[in-house]
Amino acid sequence: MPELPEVETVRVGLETHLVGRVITSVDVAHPRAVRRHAGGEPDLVGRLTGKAVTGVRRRGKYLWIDVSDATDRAALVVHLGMSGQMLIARGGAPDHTHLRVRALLDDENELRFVDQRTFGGWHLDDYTVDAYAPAGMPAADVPVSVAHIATDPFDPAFDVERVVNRMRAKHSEIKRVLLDQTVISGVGNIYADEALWRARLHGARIAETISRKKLRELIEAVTVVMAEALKVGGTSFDALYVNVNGQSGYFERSLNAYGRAGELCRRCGAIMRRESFMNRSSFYCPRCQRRPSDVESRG
DNA sequence: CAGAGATCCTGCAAGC
DNA sequence: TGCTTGCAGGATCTCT
Repeated sequence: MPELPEVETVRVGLETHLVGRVITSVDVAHPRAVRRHAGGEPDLVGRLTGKAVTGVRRRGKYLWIDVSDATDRAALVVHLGMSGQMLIARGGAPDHTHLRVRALLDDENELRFVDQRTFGGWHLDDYTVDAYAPAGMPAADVPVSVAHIATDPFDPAFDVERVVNRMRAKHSEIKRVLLDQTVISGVGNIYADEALWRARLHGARIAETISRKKLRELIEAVTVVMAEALKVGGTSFDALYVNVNGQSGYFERSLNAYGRAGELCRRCGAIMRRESFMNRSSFYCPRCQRRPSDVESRG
């Protein structure tokens, strides 16, 4: 599933292929892919057509393509959801099975949005002032629909102490807090489990009961885990096909927690467990990552 | 208002 | 063999 490292890999690829290009036409193959665009499909197509790409940016798992013409500028906001892919294909190449949106470019290539499970989509948005811009730095702009998303650990404006403060204010399980994109962005189920394992924290621990020091360790773990994934994700990048969906080394990545139920903890040798949580799976080591009740009983 | 849980969606895999 | 059921999960909506 695309989390920050996968989305960043896509962003870099899109930047290479799209900046300077003009979108000559847009075709929506599945209306659900543009459901978040307020003005509806015709508005999206009309406003996007003829615009040039000036940049590709990202915050957390949100990606946006800056587009403009002589009189109008906007952000084409892209969320990959669970299975979204942004592909650059030769014009006229056979359609992909789950093609949702196609944008023709002025270099005879096509930008394609392919998404099996249709949780992702495109919408065109205006900009607003970035509330996360640090004082003294020029106030960057962000798409209105991304303004509520917190910075991610790779953002120059990322502020560890601010995140620790927000976590400490939460009477909620720490894994839920890690997945809350308004606290820290970019983390999904897989890297949440990896970071919790690395920081030796059980996901059910209540955030406000965890020490500031431990929360800093957790944020550091998130950063390291995602940085390592990004390193791998960036290597097998095909020149023509911008592939998101994990194929770029995703499964070759060595995971220490996610998917390892029944296997031995690589740190202590205990048998890893799987639990259901928030309608999804959580993987952890019962010895390294003590359940809240165990922690409390020890004082 | 904050937190918890349901919901959307499709393809694959497991089980009867 | 063929059907049903469960599972995967990011973001948003609804309910408490």
